[in-house]
Amino acid sequence: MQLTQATDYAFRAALLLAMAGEGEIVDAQTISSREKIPIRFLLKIMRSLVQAGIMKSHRGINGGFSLARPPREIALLDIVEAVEGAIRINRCLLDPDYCSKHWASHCPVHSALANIQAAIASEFSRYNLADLAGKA
Amino acid sequence: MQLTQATDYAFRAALLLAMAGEGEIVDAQTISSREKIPIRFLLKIMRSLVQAGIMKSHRGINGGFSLARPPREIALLDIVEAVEGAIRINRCLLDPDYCSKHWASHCPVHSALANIQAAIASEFSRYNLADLAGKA
DNA sequence: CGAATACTATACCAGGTGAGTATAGTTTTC
DNA sequence: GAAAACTATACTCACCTGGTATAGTATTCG
Repeated sequence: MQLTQATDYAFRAALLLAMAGEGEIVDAQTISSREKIPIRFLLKIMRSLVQAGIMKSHRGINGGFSLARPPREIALLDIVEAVEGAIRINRCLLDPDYCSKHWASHCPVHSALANIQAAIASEFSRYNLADLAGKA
Repeated sequence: MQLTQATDYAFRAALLLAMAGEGEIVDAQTISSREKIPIRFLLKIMRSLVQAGIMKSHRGINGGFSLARPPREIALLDIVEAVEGAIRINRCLLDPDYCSKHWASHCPVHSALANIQAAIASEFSRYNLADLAGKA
């Protein structure tokens, strides 16, 4: 029941970009030192965020990263999903191979978990970068 | 962001006991075969539940396990916490040693995560064994 | 052009955790 | 006192997490 370290780093990097201002470009070295994130690991994480369309990368001198959308339109859920993939509280929920009961007789535990999972995702979607940046 | 397999097994074992009726004793072998849980692993999981005061164990012939409280008073949250320990979405949240920023300047990401964590715990506490057993 | 800067891509590695097993012991009942 | 059933500790093995290394690509500036 934990987020990975990578996700935590991603939150902080995204927030830093949001604070810098929309469209503002900040290079990895700066993010790394300001947020105390190992730079190579940060670069790897940033690639997921770029591929997910949350951030844009700019190469070459004066390059770096910027948010691809206004901070208000980037929720924590988007970041979690970009880094970790879709939230699934229990592998059984979407992958019957992992269920030792193989979905026999519509297990009531699993329908409760499906509800909880949806509630959790919804909770993560309630927070966006603009709110966190204190520019509500 | 996942529960462990052990927790899933614990849910199902607890539900089986709830369905069997309050105070009813069911032995590990029966739970194991009915829920398709490896018996030695099940026994290990049951110990956490017993120690957490959720279940009672009975040794000797005709021994087994029973719920220690009425099903309605056992929430999924109790089971999660018994098996995995308290829910903490991010190790940083309670253990500053793991935070690369060491709580510098009251990070807004972490206060949001604290809220989300509380919401998740509350979500797990909304479901109890009586509801799941369909004896609402 | 070409050198410097900064991101991209793949691969690799060590340590920790998850899932499960093994062995030996204790309690209870018949 | 033997059998049933839980307890306790330790162990194993594969996968995942967190992070590093190496090599490559794009962009800008002089």
